[in-house]
Amino acid sequence: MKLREFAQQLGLSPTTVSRALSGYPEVSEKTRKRVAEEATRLGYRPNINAVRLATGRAGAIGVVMGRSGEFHFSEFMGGLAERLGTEDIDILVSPMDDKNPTGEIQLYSRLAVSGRVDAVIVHSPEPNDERIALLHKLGMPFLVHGRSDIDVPHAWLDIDNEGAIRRATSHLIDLGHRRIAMINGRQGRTFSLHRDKGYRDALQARGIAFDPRLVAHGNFTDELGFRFARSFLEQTPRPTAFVAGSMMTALGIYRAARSMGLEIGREVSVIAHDDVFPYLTADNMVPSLSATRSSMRAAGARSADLVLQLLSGRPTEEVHELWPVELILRESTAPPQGA
Amino acid sequence: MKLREFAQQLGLSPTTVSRALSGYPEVSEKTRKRVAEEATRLGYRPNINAVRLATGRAGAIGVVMGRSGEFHFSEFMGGLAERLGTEDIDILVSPMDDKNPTGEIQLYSRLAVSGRVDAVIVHSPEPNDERIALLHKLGMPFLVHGRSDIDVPHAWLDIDNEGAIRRATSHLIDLGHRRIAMINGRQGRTFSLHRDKGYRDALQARGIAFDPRLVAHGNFTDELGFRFARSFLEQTPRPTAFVAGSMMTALGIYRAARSMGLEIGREVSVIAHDDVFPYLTADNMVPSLSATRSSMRAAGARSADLVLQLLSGRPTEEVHELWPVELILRESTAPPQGA
DNA sequence: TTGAAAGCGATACCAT
DNA sequence: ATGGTATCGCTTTCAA
Repeated sequence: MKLREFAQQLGLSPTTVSRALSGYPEVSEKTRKRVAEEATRLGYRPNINAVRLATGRAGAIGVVMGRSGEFHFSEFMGGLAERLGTEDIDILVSPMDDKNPTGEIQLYSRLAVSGRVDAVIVHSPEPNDERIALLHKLGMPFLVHGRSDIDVPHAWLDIDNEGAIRRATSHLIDLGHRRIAMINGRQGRTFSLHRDKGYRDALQARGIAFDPRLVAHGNFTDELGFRFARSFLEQTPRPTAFVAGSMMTALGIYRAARSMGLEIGREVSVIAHDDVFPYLTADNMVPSLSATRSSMRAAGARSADLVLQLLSGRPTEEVHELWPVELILRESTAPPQGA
Repeated sequence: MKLREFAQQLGLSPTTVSRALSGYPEVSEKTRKRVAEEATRLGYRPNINAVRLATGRAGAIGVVMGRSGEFHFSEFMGGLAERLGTEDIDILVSPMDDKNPTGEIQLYSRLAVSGRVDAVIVHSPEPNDERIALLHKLGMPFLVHGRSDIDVPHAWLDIDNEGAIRRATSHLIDLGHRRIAMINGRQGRTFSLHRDKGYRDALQARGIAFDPRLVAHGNFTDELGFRFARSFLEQTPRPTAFVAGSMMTALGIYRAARSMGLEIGREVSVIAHDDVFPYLTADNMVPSLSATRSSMRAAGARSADLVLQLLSGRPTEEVHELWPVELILRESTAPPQGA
């Protein structure tokens, strides 16, 4: 059913009906109520594409999904969707070919120019991120999940990666650890750099020399956690503690230690960063895993809020949010043996 | 830039330009080429919402995401996006409130009636699935990822869950296991029922009595894997083997066995279903995990194809695809002790 | 092979 | 508080 027919059935003009449904103030309460009721009864729904064309708003926000199967993606999306579900705003997922970074830039242009989204969320930014420059140039509102050093104003929501890892590392040092390995995220991402910094600062504050042979970078997979941990543990002297970038990395470290007959929480300490997943919890691991923790789902939900604010005119410069990260100590951390 | 302006710059009518860009046959090759080149040069892109309104097509397909943080969701989405990226079709993600099933039905109606998507993908169907009935009634094209017994024609793509679990169970029986526990997916989903059937049939074929105390249902989480495995392993006599519904479940079972001092691959055998994740691989577990395997990402990609076929008129009854599942034996399966 | 003009189904300005 | 109508930017029929 279209607006015209619906309006006719009510004996009203399309204009009034449209206004009633969109919550404009100049419609009488009585009319509004009747329109709303009849709309439900007769099943009238505005054609979304006509609305979009007429208003120039897409009623959707875009998220670009990397191919490298990040497992936190669905949690972030879940939060986003949860919050946006109450608004009448769609989430558009576009694929991005990690292997072809040029393609990504084209993708963002397409998203922006074609008018299918009102705003975009950018993930895993780099210090000098082309995407941010592009979106700014195109005048497309966007929120960065993470941060960038780029000299372009951008709204962002990030967790305090630096502080989290600094605290985690400091805690290990407090326990007496001196050889602390770090398995970080992909080289070049801002969050990896921040974590590197937190790690180095903690060491430096206690006069511990930074040893590049104890630091690795890569995707957050169980496999890399295992391989890096193995190779670190084969060094002499071996590290007595690990700082891990993700839950999956931690799984790999646990396996590596176990495969070498080392007991986690006694011979090897581990602190990982936990994005909080319903299907894999630090508390349930054996031994339970000490972790820096911040909910990815909450970040998704809050991102939705911030994008909405951006769209309703809140200035970019005001939209900066840095979340503190909890440090939760469990059984996987203890003083090094002999300490 | 709008079509009108662009056409003017070329000295052509909007009509011709539109036809040229949309690949209509009646445009001269020369004109088409020129239009295409200029479009790139001047950066002209049709306003997607005007196209949608004019054609009545949404240029998007909808996916409803459950809240319960399924970790395979992003893999499926990845496959979908990968395949749809080359078409000019968007993916719309809508949140669904698991706790409020009525809401889901409303959600599907909204999706269908508002015209924001041309088709929908339905996940984790039940034998008698309301959503399928609804979409059929509304005349909205849809693909079911999984199957349903409902008496309504529906296109589907599914893996052979029954066969996979039958083979897995049979293999364990062949090895000499008699007390085989099964940690299955959520009660009531078709795939869980199929897996139940595969399990029971395998037992029955070998004259082994079905013991309901060895079967559990629930979400695919590490935690449930652990808890169910613990409670099973505390029985006397305890099961000597497990069939697990997911990788996360398997992680939980590994932990449970380990926490009780039982060695996987010797005292306890495990076969899990593996949807193939980049961040957690059966081969890398210790001991490496025997698994029935089928790529979720491939299913996503193929789903995109099938939806496209549906949209280009292929009859629903023809779109049924049942994928065989590999059984890959690794170190987590062995004859029971003393056998 | 090309073009003119009538939709597509809403919104929002201008009247009343 | 309500209504008439131009408008959003493209597609598509019909005519040339």
